Amino acid sequence: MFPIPASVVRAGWRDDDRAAAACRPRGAARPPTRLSTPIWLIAGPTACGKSALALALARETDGEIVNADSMQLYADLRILTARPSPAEEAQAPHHLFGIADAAEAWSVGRWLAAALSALDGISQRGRTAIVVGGTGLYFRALAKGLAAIPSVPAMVRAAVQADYDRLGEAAVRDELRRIDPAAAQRIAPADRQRLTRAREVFEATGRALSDWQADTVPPLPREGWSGVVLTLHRAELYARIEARLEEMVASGARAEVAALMARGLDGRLPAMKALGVKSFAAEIAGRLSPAEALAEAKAETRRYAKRQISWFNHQAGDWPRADARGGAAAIGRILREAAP
RNA sequence: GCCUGGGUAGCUCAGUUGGUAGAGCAGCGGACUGAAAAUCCGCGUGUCGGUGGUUCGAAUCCGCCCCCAGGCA
Repeated sequence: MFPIPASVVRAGWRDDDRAAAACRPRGAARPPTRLSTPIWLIAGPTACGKSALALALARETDGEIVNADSMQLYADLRILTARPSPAEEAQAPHHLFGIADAAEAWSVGRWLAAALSALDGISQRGRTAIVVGGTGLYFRALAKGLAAIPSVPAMVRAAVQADYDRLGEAAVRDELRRIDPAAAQRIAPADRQRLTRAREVFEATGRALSDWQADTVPPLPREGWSGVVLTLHRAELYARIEARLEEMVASGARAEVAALMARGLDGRLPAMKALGVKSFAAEIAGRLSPAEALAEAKAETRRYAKRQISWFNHQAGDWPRADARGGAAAIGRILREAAP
């Protein structure tokens, strides 16, 4: 099923993202990095007011902000991804905002490596690090760790995808049952992304994804950080989401999407999956009316917020909660008290 | 005032020859280890406009009333 020469696999490993490799030597149970300054993690659903609070805290503590949002990483969609404006960025050092091109495909691993490196720099400067964002998986990687799996060569990924297209889910799942029964058991029906990921990891490394994951070590010691999850009543959150989408459109979100579409990038790239891209692109192409596109973007953002809430409820259930309207002082107090 | 259509889940609508209702969208809940703003799983009681009748049984047939749209006066 997989005649992939070992040389290809090894070549792929050499292509590993350098920063990731440097931060997490393959397979090694790397001892957690002890950083000497406070690290505050601020998570919460989209549009709840995280950025403003982070900025207020950064000013108050002379701290630096690190982005933990998978889409604000990319330079192309400043408006649509609600990235801090240049004026806001000027008020405190910002890291990992708009640093990637939409043509690049970043991942949790790549983000984690970059974030750890940013945290290291902030620590050396003796300042408070404020990590803000809505990407739950990124916070999980930072707080609980990410398995030290080498990146999978593009050829292996392509082969697995081709297999899935040719043989279908059932066959891929059967194969997975042999090589990684735990993963086959855990992955839901039709979850192509996880099914193919599990296959890719095995084909590239000869070791089951589940085994790799069992080895996960947190990159930071538990006493090295404190986190808070911002909350807001559902109705208010949704009202803010809708108002924000309208502001985005008023300040040029459509032109941003038009410019992105004009680049002719592969639609599977992460940046192309940013909320609103599909809807506004459909409007630009004349398939949706402006009102329909806006309504669709709002609905998708609401659903996303719901998914974020579910994630934080379970994955960060032990973090303290704070009302997003409570103000920076209150959040700061909670973060200081939450430090182990 | 008369005629014709319609009034069924938040919205748009299905509902075969009467057996107390079902799709899409919206909504809600959940999962989550390298695409995560991703990927995926689960959830449908609603005075079938009201009321009286026919019937063992009515969203479905009949009477009256109310509302909406269009047409005619």
